[in-house]
This record gives sequence, C-alpha cells and structure tokens, in this order.
Amino acid sequence: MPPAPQLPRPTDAELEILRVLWDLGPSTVRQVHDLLSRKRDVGYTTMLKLMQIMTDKGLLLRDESERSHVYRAKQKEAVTQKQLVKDLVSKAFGGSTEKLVMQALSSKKATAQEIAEIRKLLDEMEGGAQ
Amino acid sequence: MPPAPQLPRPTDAELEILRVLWDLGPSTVRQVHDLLSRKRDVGYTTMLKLMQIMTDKGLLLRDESERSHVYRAKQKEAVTQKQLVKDLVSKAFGGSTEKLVMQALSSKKATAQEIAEIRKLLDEMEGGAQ
DNA sequence: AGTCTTCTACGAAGACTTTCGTGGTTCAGA
DNA sequence: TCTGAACCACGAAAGTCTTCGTAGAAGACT
Repeated sequence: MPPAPQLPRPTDAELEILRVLWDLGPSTVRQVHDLLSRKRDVGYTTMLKLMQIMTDKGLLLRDESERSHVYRAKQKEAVTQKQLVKDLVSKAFGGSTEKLVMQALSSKKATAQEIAEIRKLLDEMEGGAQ
Repeated sequence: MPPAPQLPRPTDAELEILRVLWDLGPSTVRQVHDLLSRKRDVGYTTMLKLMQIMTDKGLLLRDESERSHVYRAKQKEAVTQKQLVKDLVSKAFGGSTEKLVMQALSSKKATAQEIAEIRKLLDEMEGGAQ
C-alpha cells in the first residue's frame, strides 16, 4: 500500500473533537456535541461543520450508512500525539526531544509511581535498543 | 508587582522568530531576516510586519533608540517552552504530562548520556520533592 | 544638492479557523 | 396525513495568520 500521506496537524478545536472520539469511539455529531457542550457553549451546527471539514481533511472517517452519520478518528491517539510532539520539538525545542522531556518533567510534580514508570521505560530503552 | 499577564501562545511563524532571538539575543529585523531567509524564502517586510505584530501582542520588546529598531524576546526561552508544553498536554494528552513524556521518549532513540541526564532529573525530583 | 540604499509604517490580499443561520430532508408521533 | 423534531448540506461572516507591495523618512555617498 502507498505510504500513508501525512495528515495536517489538527487545530485546537479539532483536537477537542478528536479527544472525544478517541475516548468514546465512533460517535455521531449529536454525541460529540452533547459531551462538549457541557464544557463549552458551542452550537450543534458548529460541531457538524467542523467534523465535516475534518472528514474532508482526512482526519476523520465517516460511516453514512445510517441517517445519523457515525464519525471516527482516522489515526490512533498515539499516532497523532507522536506527530504533535515531533512538531513541537522541531518548532520550539530546536529538534531536541530531551529538552522537551526535561522541561516537561521539571515543570510538574510527578508522583513516585509515575517516576517509576518513566524509569522503567528508560531501562527498556537502554537495554533493548541499538 | 502585578502578576505577569499571560502572553498569547506564539504561532508557528512567531516561534520561528523567537528561536532566532533566543539564540542571537537582541537583534534587528535585518539580522533576523538574514538568518531566516537562508532556510526559507521570505520577504523582509514580512519579517518586519510579524515582529511589529509580536511587539503589539507583547511577545517582543523593542528598543527604538536607534534607527534600526532592536527587538528582543519578552519571555525567556524556558518560560515559553513551559507554556507550550502545558498547552499541548492539556489539549492533546488530557492533562497527563507523563503520557507526553512517555510518548516523547518512546518515539526517540535517546543516547545513553541523555538517558542518564533524565535519570538524574528523576532522582532529584524524588529526593527533593514534597 | 541629488541619488541610492535602508529602514519603518501602513494597508490589504489570500488563506485558514471558528462560528452559526437557513433550508431541505427524513423520521416519529399525534 | 400533518406537525414537530432531528439531521445534513451549504454559505457566509468574523476573526486570525501570513504574506508582501507601496510610500515616506532617514542616512550614506558622490
């Protein structure tokens, strides 16, 4: 198959919708709107339009077999997150992932368990890699 | 002193300029343009306009005592980076800094030295925190 | 002084983002 | 069948981002 064409970086509003779809799984505009309108005052047709645009961009896939179309994220959460991190690293950290990691860690009080998890990941990287 | 008002998140083009100013220190439009135009085809007045807008937004400070105005970043690199990381964490990682760190680490082959540095930071966090 | 270069200011075009109103269609309930 | 509710498509407005052309002021050079 052809190499997956790079999808555009989601905008803020688009990311808000993606997060809902990653959490709920395939959903209708109504479901997404019900959830987001609890946090923010936003019209139904605004969500609809955004999700249509996202489908045009390739960010979402749409199942039109039912009257209420069902949307789902084209890419998995982790793939998009990786893309966003990579983008931020190159735009704001001069390409240094370590700087980002250090910045993130130092500006956050992590719990002992979280620290342990990160250590574990570091162990794996050191052990298995190369 | 009053609490520093939150500056707007820099856009991509603005970040490009900020990076130059953080690297070079206070600079004229000419200097910034000379450097950036080597990487990208961009007009002088485009840079000028952008830096004027950034000054209006409060992202830059301008010294007008000379004919060629001298611009510098209002915030230190680390402060802006922290803001951007926080923003990405909340918008794309559901508020979990650890998820971002894990994602960043797992998508990058870090060198042994880099891993060691991160470990050191984790040690400090565990030791000194609370 | 006259000319050429360099600078700032201004305005505006074009693209993108976010918002929502209107209109037409489909479906359920009276 | 008629009415109302829910849905989608469409268009457009308002805001932001990025771009650059033009004009005028300031300096440098001859």
